[in-house]
Amino acid sequence: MSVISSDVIRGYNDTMILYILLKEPSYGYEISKLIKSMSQEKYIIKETTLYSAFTRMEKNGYIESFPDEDKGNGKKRTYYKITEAGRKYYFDKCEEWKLTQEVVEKFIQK
Amino acid sequence: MSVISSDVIRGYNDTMILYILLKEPSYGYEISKLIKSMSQEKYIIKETTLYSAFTRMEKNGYIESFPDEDKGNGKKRTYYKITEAGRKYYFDKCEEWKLTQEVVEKFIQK
DNA sequence: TGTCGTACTACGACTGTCATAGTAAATATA
DNA sequence: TATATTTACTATGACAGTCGTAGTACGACA
Repeated sequence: MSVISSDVIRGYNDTMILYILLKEPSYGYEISKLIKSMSQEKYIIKETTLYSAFTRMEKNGYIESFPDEDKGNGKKRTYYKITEAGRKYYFDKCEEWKLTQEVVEKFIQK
Repeated sequence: MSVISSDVIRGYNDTMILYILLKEPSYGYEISKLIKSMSQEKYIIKETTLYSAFTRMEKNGYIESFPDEDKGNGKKRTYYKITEAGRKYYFDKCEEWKLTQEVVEKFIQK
């Protein structure tokens, strides 16, 4: 049986980002807007948190960056797409979340 | 409307500990056993995490320590009891947890 | 006598998050 | 046309909860 680590509960920003990338590649600003709207304004990811998540996840092989192609006008976005490893990581995190939630629930009063 | 911080999601060890202290005062070893059994062995708090939580929470005024009285045999336990501020903190954390859960859920696939 | 369980303390590393600050092009507003 | 705002990032370093490692010491049990 799997056991939870406490630090496990950290790093769910990665999960949110990956969820968005599951559908299609995207870039920083768009992702931050999506997280905001999807959470009904209840969660606004910090820019530094977001961009450092990109760096970390690319290093870990969960995402891959590529430049914005269609325009040569100078406005440069960096797009990210999820990798196979990233997909696996995401689904593992989903499982972990369910377990975590189950446990924490037992210590929460309604 | 309240907004979640990411780091918010950390520190639920404190919540678990306080939940136990809500009922009656207790001490490190007992609390760790309780967390283990209450979570059906799914979560085992690390000793260092537990004791540093005590230090931190006492400093913050959420708990108060007192020595084990009833025995003069040398086996010394440090008991902790929750304070009024700790009780408030606990219930605030419960609210925060519900909000957090709600948000993260939207990014989790079943 | 030695091992196991109980009940801690000390110390420092790790790492995701965050605050602060700055750059620069694109778009909207006056 | 001038200015403000939005878009789209990068850099740097601090913060703090968690964790790994190690050590102390008493009691019970075999």
